[in-house]
Amino acid sequence: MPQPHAFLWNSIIKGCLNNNDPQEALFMYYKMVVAQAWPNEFTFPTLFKACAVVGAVEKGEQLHAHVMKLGLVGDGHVRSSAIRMYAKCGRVKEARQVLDESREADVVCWNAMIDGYLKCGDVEAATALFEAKEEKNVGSWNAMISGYARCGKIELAEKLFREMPQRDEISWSAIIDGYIKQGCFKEALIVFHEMQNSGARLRKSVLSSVLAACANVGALDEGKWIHAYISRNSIQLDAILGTSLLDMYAKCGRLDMAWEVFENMKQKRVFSWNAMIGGLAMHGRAKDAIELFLKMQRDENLKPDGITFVGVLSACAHAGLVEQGLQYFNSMKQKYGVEPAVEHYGCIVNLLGRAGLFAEAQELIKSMPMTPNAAVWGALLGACRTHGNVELGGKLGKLLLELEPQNSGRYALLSHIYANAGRWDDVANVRTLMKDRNIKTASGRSVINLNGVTHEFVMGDGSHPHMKQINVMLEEVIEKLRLVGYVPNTTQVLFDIDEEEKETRLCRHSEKIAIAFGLLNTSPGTTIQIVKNLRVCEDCHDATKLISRMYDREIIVRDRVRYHHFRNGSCSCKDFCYVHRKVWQHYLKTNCIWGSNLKEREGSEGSRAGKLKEAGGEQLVLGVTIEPGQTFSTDSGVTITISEVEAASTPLEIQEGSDSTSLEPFFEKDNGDLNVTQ
DNA sequence: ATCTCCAATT
Repeated sequence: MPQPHAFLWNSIIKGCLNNNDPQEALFMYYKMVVAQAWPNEFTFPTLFKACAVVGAVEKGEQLHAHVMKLGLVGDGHVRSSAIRMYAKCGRVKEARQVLDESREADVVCWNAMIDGYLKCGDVEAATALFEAKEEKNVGSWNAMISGYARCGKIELAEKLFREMPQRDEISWSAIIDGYIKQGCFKEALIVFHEMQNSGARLRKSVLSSVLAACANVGALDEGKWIHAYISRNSIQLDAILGTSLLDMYAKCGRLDMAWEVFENMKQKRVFSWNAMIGGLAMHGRAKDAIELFLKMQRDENLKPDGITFVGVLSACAHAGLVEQGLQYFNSMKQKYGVEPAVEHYGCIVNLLGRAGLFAEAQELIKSMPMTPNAAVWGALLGACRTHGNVELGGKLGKLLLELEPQNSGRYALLSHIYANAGRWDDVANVRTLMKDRNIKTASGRSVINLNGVTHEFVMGDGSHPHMKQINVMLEEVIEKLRLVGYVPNTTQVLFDIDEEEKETRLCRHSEKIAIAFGLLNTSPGTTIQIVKNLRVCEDCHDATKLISRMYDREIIVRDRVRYHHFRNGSCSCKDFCYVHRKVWQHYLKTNCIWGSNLKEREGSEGSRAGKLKEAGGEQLVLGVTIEPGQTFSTDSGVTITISEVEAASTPLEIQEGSDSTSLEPFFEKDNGDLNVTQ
């Protein structure tokens, strides 16, 4: 058009923003000025919004100057959007100046300012403003509720939510999402039910929030209900809602459904691919994750971002693909122009650590351009536990207990390392430190959903109404397992108590109780699904493998980091988390002894690694010898060399087993339901 | 005919 009017410019600017291209929107304004069209009060709100999205304060300031020159400072829309722009860029002072610029300011401007204070963490200023202003609308309350929740003041948010004169959809959304952001998923779901009863319409935004809550607690039934609600009401699956949905399915163990949603999504954005890649990674399907990562570039011409690489690298870490992981890590910057951030380094440290490559991991940490955070050191500490590296573990533990004195998980990990090495004095020291600092250990909790009801079991807590029955069942299960040679693996018990007592404690682990409960209350052959807050201990992992075969059940356990699919005696994680064990299993398998069936009677002190050392060169029962220098390769590709064998001391007694555990990779032959390459 | 505050995903 020869002379487009302001209206048309405004429309095209808005169009750019709606298509997720704020930079282009701002560039359009430049063209508009060059074309000598006069911007009006409709032009600036959109532009300020664009600046707020990309954090372009300087451009925002220039626009602000134009607003003043054009005499548009008095317009409410212009001012509120300018306030938001400044506040979102962290410039509260300037935001406040805009508010005070003229005597009269409408409610929307005040709300923007309240929200601005809260976004910058200034709870006092926001509260003062909220209380000083007599004229309030729903938006004022909503801004306070979401802001309080964001700043961790969830009780205050709840109080306002209960007291406010009237609520709209945003009020419900704000409180529900507030709970979720604070990790209170149960409360979020309760309020969501209340919202449904109130007759409020369920919009996309609240549905995505609730799906996130479902994903976190593993509430598959609730998530399915929302999926059905979406279909029933013909709600369009946009990129955000679709991503929330597929993420929920992936995190609730239903990769098949996640994939179906993903494939049928009309609009996919980078974060949708990220969610699917991350889901595959979590389930240990590294090959599929990598295939999808290539597909997004090949078919959609999408550029992977930092989060995509978190997915790809963690997929490699879960599957032990050391070389590929390193290769993708190196290509990030070179090929994709994505600067590795601290979390990417964390992934690689995890990857190297699990493979036992301590020198390489430490070398990498040294080369980091940023200060390594607790997560990076934590990844290395985890590796020390897996490989029984007490020396480094002790040093790192000390560092981490200073860096994150409130993180109970670190104390637990360090105790494990010491306990495995039989250093009970050090275990006691860690315990004392926890006591002094008033740190509570997180108890193991497992959740199982039956017919829409959530049952939670906490370690050592017998408060479930059917506890007696469950205990009987659990004893029966353990007895059956013992008949095929199961022996409790007490190496991860953190107390220096006698073996029998250790075994009793293992039987109180929440996942065992939840599985027994599941066996009692579901029909034969159905899948049992459990969500656990911590990692699964080695003994529970072994026991569950056996249960899956003995009872012919598929058992899916989600732990704090990943999924375990147990079927017919093996697990989809290929025992990667338990390298020690793996060495033994592999070793024993090659020598015709069943791995889960070993029992050490002599030299009960020390870890399996320690025993491996002790046993070096000695004749074992059944006539097998471990030679120093001998290497073992695990199924997950880790090579372990018995080069550190120090002394030949106590011989180990190993009972012969009646059967053999299948060590076949779980998914490689069972890959039909998810054909990424097609 | 257009524009503002408060709510969503990896």
